[in-house]
Amino acid sequence: MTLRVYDTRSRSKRELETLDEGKVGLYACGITPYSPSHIGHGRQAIAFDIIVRWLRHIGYEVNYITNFTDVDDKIISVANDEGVDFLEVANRNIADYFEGMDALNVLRADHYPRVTETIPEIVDMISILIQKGHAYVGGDGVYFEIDTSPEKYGQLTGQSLDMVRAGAGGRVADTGSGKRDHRDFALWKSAKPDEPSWPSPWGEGRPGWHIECSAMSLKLLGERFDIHGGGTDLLFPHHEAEIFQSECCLGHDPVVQYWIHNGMINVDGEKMSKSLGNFWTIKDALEQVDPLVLRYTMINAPYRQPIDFNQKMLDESSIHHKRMVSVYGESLSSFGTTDWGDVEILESASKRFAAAMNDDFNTRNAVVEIQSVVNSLRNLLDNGADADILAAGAGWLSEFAGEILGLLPTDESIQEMMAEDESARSEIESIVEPLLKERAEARASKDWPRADEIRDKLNELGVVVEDSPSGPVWRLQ
RNA sequence: GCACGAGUGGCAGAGUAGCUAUGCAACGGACUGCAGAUCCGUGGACCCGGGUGCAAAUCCCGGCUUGUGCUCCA
Repeated sequence: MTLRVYDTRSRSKRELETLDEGKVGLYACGITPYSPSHIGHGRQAIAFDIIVRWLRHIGYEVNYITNFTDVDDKIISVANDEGVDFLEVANRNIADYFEGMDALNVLRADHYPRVTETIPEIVDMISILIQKGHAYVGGDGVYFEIDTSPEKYGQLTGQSLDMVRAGAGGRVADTGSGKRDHRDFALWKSAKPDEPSWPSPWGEGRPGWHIECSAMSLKLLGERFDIHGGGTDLLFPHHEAEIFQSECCLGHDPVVQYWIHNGMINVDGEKMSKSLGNFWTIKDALEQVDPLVLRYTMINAPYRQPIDFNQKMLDESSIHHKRMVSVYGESLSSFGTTDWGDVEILESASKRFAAAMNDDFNTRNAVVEIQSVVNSLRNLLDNGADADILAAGAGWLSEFAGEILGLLPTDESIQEMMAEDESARSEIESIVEPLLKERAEARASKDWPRADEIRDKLNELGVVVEDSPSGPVWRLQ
């Protein structure tokens, strides 16, 4: 079975053919750490985390890079407001990012390059661009000259030069005084007072926003690499700028074989963004919901679709996730020697799961398969299936819901949770049992008010009573 | 305005021509004193208008709606 991925540049799903057989070089644009991470960052990281996990699962060796833009206007502005060094701001927010990602069960990338650690490579790249005539030194920095390769314009967004010229309207005037054309973009910004800067052939300054990704991907993945990713909001101008820079610098195209873009998170139908002030930080979200439930919500839609974030969605995810975890936990205590491949429903579910993931990483469909296996196991658990099959089911979930989708807590923490439940249960048992007995007597004599009164009382203690054909069963809320 | 997407049942979301998505919700039944859980079952959709096909949610044209981009943004 072949893996097909949607490539933004060709606007089609294409079979993945890597430059080196069996290996994937993947670069995804990371964050600018000027404030705590929000759930949009979480979604992006989860999307690429799952892509990486799946690629590895089907046998690829993946080199996954995601960067930190650790020097930028906003970071400097926050630092100046606080009267601290810009790196203090960046480091603090990078730590926050890792904390959030760890909670969301995002595996670490292989490298996290930072702009401040890539200055020499950036300077080299700019020098080559100037030398090749694609860039020029303006009054306040170095700029890429769009007109030197107009054919590259609109590769990802389909916009033409004239359109952008027309659309930019009055906003052109206040950008980049040293530009020859408003569509040119900065490669190097000359130092201003109170700003960090580095020496360069064009004087003290710092890199423009776009050049870092070209330099970092070149440094870590080489002159051509397989996949470049990021949010759809980076399509223009950031990724188009990268195409200009990398391809003009290296003199060949394409540098990137596949462009992959994840959809945004919307809140109440509008894009979540800082300027609208409607964003949730990861911490905000985790105050309300379990991190793995948040992860579940994020992958319960294909990565390219926008997600409209709302409470109902979280509630539903929470129900589904809880059911999955408890079915897994209960199955875990079964011991058996049957491989899941020998159980028909598991075998066929795994095939459909793989087909879903191979179709542009369709996690939504993959989750459907998880749900159907969870339902089957629930059924078996309730009707006393043999341990062999349950154990095989637990193994299946561990592999597909756990290792690949990253949705399961560790076995240890599940067992811990179950043990806690058990001890809480035995603690309260001496109170519950006599009441249940009394209720049974009341029910036997058809004294329903009394029976309900006792049930209410148990509810107050956090005990849920359910009458089954074989008598009442109870559990803790 | 221009560019690129998207419009499928109450919700989320599959599905590039002929057959069923799936999950949740709803409804009916079984079981129940009631409730809950569970089991069995049911109904329900393809934005609008044209076109091409024996056949269209699926392809083509037009329209409408909506998202994103055109400015820092995952």
